[in-house]
Amino acid sequence: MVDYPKPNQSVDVVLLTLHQGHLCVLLAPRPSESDLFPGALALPGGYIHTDEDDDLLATAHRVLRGKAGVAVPYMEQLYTFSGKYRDPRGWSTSVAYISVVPALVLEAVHGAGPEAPRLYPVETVPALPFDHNEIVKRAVVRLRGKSTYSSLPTLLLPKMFTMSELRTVYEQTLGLSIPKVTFRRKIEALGIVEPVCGLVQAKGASRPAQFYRRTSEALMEFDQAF
Amino acid sequence: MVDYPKPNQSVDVVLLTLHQGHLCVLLAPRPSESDLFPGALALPGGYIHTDEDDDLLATAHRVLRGKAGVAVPYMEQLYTFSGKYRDPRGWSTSVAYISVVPALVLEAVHGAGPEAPRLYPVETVPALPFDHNEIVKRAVVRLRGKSTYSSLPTLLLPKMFTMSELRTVYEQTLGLSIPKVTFRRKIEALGIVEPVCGLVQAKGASRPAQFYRRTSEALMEFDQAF
DNA sequence: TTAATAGTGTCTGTCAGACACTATAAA
DNA sequence: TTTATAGTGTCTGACAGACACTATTAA
Repeated sequence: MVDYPKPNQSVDVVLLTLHQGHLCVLLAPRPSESDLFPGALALPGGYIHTDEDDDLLATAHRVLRGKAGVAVPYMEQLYTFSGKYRDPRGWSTSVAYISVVPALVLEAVHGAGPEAPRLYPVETVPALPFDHNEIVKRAVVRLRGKSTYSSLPTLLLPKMFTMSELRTVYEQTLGLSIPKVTFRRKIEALGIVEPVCGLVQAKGASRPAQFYRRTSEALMEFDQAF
Repeated sequence: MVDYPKPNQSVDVVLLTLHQGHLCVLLAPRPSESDLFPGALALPGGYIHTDEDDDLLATAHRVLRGKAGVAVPYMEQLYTFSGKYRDPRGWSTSVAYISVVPALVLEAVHGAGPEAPRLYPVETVPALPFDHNEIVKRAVVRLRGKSTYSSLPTLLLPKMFTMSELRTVYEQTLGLSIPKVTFRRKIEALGIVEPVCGLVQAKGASRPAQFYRRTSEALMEFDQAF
């Protein structure tokens, strides 16, 4: 029986958020002391710290805290990428995680010097090292897919939002337009949001909109498509 | 910067099939020369062979060929299990794959000595080492979930089958009863199967049923639930 | 009063599901 | 002719989506 060398094993995080009306992904320059692609834009990632991480989910959270300084409420395993050739250093695996957060959480991060992580619209992500472009693509597909049958898109919004904002987010992530009335009825039937008593958003010269909030912090799944 | 030890990294395969009307999983006794749980029933699994495996999917196929002697057409990544405590030897990850095959492929395997792999109904899987029970559970959830919006359950059937058999499989994997007419109309609208001209199944004292086959070997996804 | 967006009442076409029917074989 | 299962025609209720309406604020 041959003793095979262990492949390198890393964790990469795809953090998705809304920024200026676009779905964006967080990219950070690789550390300048890195042995491969130093300074190049890439997904925040890192190795497992067997002493402090209880599992890969913990690794993902720690990596994101370290590279972007953000603690996120929602993190989900996306896929494990693997192969002989995805990393020039040899056989490797990367367990990718996806996080979906409202824009506000990152306001502090964005625009803090050239070394800081920044947001890039998913439609125009630059060329990334390894198979990171493929990872981003799969993350977006996952978000779009889950949007048809879950409350995942609500995580892109802040604590309170209007029905219009909610509809816009669903339309953006799904890439289709949903009739106003249909959307409202569906959302009300599903019960994924509840009105915040008495609070409304007055925006410009128009009737103010009712504020809503998620009924549950947890992800909710339903089975009919929009 | 500390240099962390690499966790152990294995691949486990959950092979699901129909056997005597029940959804079953393939379990094999661990090799008697194993350093941990020798002889215990477990999911077929193994380590990455960096010289022969191009990626983890290849590892999964090789493992299944080696442990059960079967080459399967359908294999899909399920989830990556990880943690400090899932393996008593220390920090480890296991990338689980799921395979869905018709019963016939395994007829040869089943019942060939005490060392051979065998099929166990998913409802009554014995206690397994590591977190293998959890892995099996997640595999079944995945199959059930995908059944609501894909042609995955057709992979549990042989090349040819009747509409009734197809409906029974969907009912079994989904755990609900689907009205005969509704099911037929849906399936015909989706176009995931086509009638095999002239061929019918005569079974007992009743009208023979039209044979159908998959229109495509690939998995087909649709968006309405049953 | 106008502009602009929020939210509602009502109709219509589509489709899931119920039900009752016809079809086709063996015994 | 009976039994058993395959497969079809038709009705009904639920609901998605269209459309036109009312509501509520600032300018």
